[in-house]
Amino acid sequence: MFETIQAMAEPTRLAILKMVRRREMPAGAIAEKFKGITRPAVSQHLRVLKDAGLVTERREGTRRLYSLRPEGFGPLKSMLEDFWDSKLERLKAAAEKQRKRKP
Amino acid sequence: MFETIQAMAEPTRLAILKMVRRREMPAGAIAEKFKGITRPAVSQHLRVLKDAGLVTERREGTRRLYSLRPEGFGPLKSMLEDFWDSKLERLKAAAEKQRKRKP
DNA sequence: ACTATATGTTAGTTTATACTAACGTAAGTG
DNA sequence: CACTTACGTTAGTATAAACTAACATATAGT
Repeated sequence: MFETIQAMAEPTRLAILKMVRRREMPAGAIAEKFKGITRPAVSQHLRVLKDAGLVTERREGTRRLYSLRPEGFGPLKSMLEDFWDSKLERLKAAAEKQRKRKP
Repeated sequence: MFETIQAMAEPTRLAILKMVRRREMPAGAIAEKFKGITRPAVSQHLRVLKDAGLVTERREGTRRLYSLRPEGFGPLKSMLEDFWDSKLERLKAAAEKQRKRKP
């Protein structure tokens, strides 16, 4: 799950994830969207994302089509929900304190 | 929101977030939990987390108590839900394809 | 078989990030 | 006021991550 966070923690990679969210895209088309960044660099980022299980690769002839792999975000998502829930827990704890003060 | 991800993308910092999830903890107690990592290093990590809005600092005498700030995870959380939803969107798209094939 | 297209891989370098050591600060204690 | 406790801050260094340039591979077309 930490691998997930690390994979997302890079501007280019996060941008790629948003790009392939709806439609699958060939590596070349992804690379073209970035200026000031070479194609090999993008290719390396794609590998990181793939290794982290955040995208899938499908080969079609000479091209490789990438698309988002939502399941890959599952563990991180539930950790975040856990963090989020502590908001409610605090409210409950605060209410408890109040109740004790004025019994 | 990218700041959020970056802040989480370091093992020590992620561990800190889990530590202060339920109860607030003084900086010293947090630092003690890590071996092979100096107190100043932990202090720096705490600052990164605070700047990212993921923890809050409360001073009590000479001590500084840190606790999780769940709201800080909001934007990332919704982005992740967005990613997650694309799972359903794909299922829908696939169903649509099926429907067309056998009208 | 040869050439073009689309892409990945590797070694080496640059750049960003984390760490350490030394110092600074602010509140409490005698 | 001197001393201690509990921290934070900074400058410099070490480490990890990303980038580039050159090379490799695999498919498709002629």
